[in-house]
Amino acid sequence: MTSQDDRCVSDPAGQTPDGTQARACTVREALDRVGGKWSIGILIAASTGPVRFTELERRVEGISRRMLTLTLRNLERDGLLVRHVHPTVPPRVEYTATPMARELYESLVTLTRWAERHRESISAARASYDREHPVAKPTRSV
Amino acid sequence: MTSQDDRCVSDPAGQTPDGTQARACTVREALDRVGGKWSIGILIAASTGPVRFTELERRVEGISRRMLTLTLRNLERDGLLVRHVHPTVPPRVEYTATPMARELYESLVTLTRWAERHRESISAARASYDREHPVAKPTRSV
DNA sequence: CGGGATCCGTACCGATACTG
DNA sequence: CAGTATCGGTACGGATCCCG
Repeated sequence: MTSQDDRCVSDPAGQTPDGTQARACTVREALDRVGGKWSIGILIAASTGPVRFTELERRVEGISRRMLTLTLRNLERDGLLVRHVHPTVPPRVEYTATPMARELYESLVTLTRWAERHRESISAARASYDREHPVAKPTRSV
Repeated sequence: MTSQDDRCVSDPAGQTPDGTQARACTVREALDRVGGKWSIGILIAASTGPVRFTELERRVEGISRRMLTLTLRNLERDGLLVRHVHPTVPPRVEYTATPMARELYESLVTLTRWAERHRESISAARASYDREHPVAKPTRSV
């Protein structure tokens, strides 16, 4: 199979059976597509213009080839990215964010800046929480 | 153990060993905290004011008790939510978004609206992609 | 260069049952 | 009411090897 093990966070219909919480479910959809571990980085990189596969690999840095390919394909599938293959001798593939994705890009930047601003506060909150809420290890030392 | 199986997307240090892609990594941090399946819904609900546990359960609807508790705890740990316990006979616990989380709230709404606007486009893109890219099943029919 | 396929660990998430 | 503990499924993500 091709991508049978990683079908990402695809839902069969993308609809709530009830419809009551349709809004929240939509948010989930959006974040499920974008909330992947690497989606944001790729989306941001591809929003500034056509980016090559290898370039993406360098820009995102921590990403593996596999995840890059997978995320790329999912993003393309959702119409957030366009894949352009140049029929040259060394294969040259470029990814470009669609207008739809560019709209999202603004929110992404906002999110990014928010994270940058509060990164320390979050770490601090975490540390203090962990200090006040020990794991209560039942593992008595011998 | 308490929450040993689900330590969520916590990183040991929250720092890049290199520092080169610190920005993208920060985005990941943010989305890892917020990108949970239910974080957004809870965050949104808690941003409008103090919300009780049960109320949250109803507002988010699809969430299980377990995930509600877990997400709540993680959010609280990161300093995005404040937990207030009223020492009454029937326990009354209220969660409130911190100012930091409220800043994020705006971005969340933007994301939500984006998702609502393009939900159909995404579904369409998906359908057409799947149509053009069959799974190429090697399962020959008998 | 730009992927695809496979192996495999782990994180996430849900269902259920029990508690103060 | 507001959790906590345990079981188990599955999606996610990484490493490695192979291919046009």
